[in-house]
Amino acid sequence: MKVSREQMAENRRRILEVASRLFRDKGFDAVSVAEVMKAAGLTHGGFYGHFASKDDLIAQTLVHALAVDTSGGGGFRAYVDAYLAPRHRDNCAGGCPTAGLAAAVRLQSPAARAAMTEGLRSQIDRIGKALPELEEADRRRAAIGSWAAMVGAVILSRAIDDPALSDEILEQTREWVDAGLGQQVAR
Amino acid sequence: MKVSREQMAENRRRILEVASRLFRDKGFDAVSVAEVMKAAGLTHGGFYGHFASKDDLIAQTLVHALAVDTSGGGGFRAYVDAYLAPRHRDNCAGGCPTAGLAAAVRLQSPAARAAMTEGLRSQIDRIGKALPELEEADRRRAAIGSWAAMVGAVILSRAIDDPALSDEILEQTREWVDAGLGQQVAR
DNA sequence: ACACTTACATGATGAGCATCATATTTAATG
DNA sequence: CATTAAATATGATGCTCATCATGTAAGTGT
Repeated sequence: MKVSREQMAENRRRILEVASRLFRDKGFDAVSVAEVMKAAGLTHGGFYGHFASKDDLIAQTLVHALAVDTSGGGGFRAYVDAYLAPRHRDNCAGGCPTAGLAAAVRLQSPAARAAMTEGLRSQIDRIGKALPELEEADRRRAAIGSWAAMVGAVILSRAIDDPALSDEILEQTREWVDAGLGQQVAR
Repeated sequence: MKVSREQMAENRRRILEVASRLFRDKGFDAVSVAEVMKAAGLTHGGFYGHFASKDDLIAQTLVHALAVDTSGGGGFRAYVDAYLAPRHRDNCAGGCPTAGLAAAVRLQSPAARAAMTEGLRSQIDRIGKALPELEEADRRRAAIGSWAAMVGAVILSRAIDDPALSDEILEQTREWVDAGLGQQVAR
């Protein structure tokens, strides 16, 4: 049952989209190729017409997921507020792919790590550009330091089972990042 | 082939020790029960005499690994320096279990998450106590914020394949954390 | 010493999964 | 409209692994 060129491209896009959500939700290992295809409305057999292997799917999914700029347009502080919020912590499937997948990428193929590298580079640049009020050197340090804190805080808040401590980690990290930026930037 | 009481306790300790290293190195999923037992100098059959399941092993390993205070005695800044160093980044098997395993704990059993919760609570308390020069409220915020940044930076630095960017993430986060503490604490 | 318990070894078992082989159907092409 | 090539479906295949069943020999208490 052949489908049109555009239908196939659309199918591929849907596979990547669905894989991205499933991987963020359940991790690379716990998601089978068949599950991805089923969620995309297809059967497992056609998978190898789109991708060379599951590793290939993982790498392509990272390229796809990390290409999106999630920061919205509200300025960096608004982004930090939304990022370090219970709503984001509780939304793994729809949340930041870096927070959801970075730790697992260490164990993946070279292509996956390369995709993560480029994604991280862009993100640091984006954050730097969102802090125009800082000096060049301070800007890069603030971008990297606050991004590390944000990703770390979401990972930690998701790893534990005490909602109060989990909330506190998000909130205190939010204030800590704010203070770090506020050293040189007035609110 | 029965062994002595102490030999059995010693075997159990070695299993946990070896499992801790293997899990940090390769992740929970990529390490089989048989591999852990072999690395401990035993065969896979005896495993269920020590643990109820692989999930149980994972939970017990977390309790074991997170009970150790790795901070040494050199003060918090020395700890930060050693933590955010290429040497630590490159030593997953022997490195911080939080940086190595926290993200994966999200997908594990309730017992594993409970172990992570207690481990994180203790670590935050330890860091807070290592910052006696701060006010009570600042101390907790600094402990949580800097710990999130440290864990996040090591995770990110390990996920990417560009050594220069990886080093830079560690170094800039080190300076960012330092500056955040330095706001109120003289060096 | 002796019986008995038990920690570990050896050897299944069955499930899940990535990948492949082949069939089917229909878009693309002229 | 007929032919071809491609996209997907159906149905293996073989491997890895967690877990269990059973055997064996060395501690342990009397």
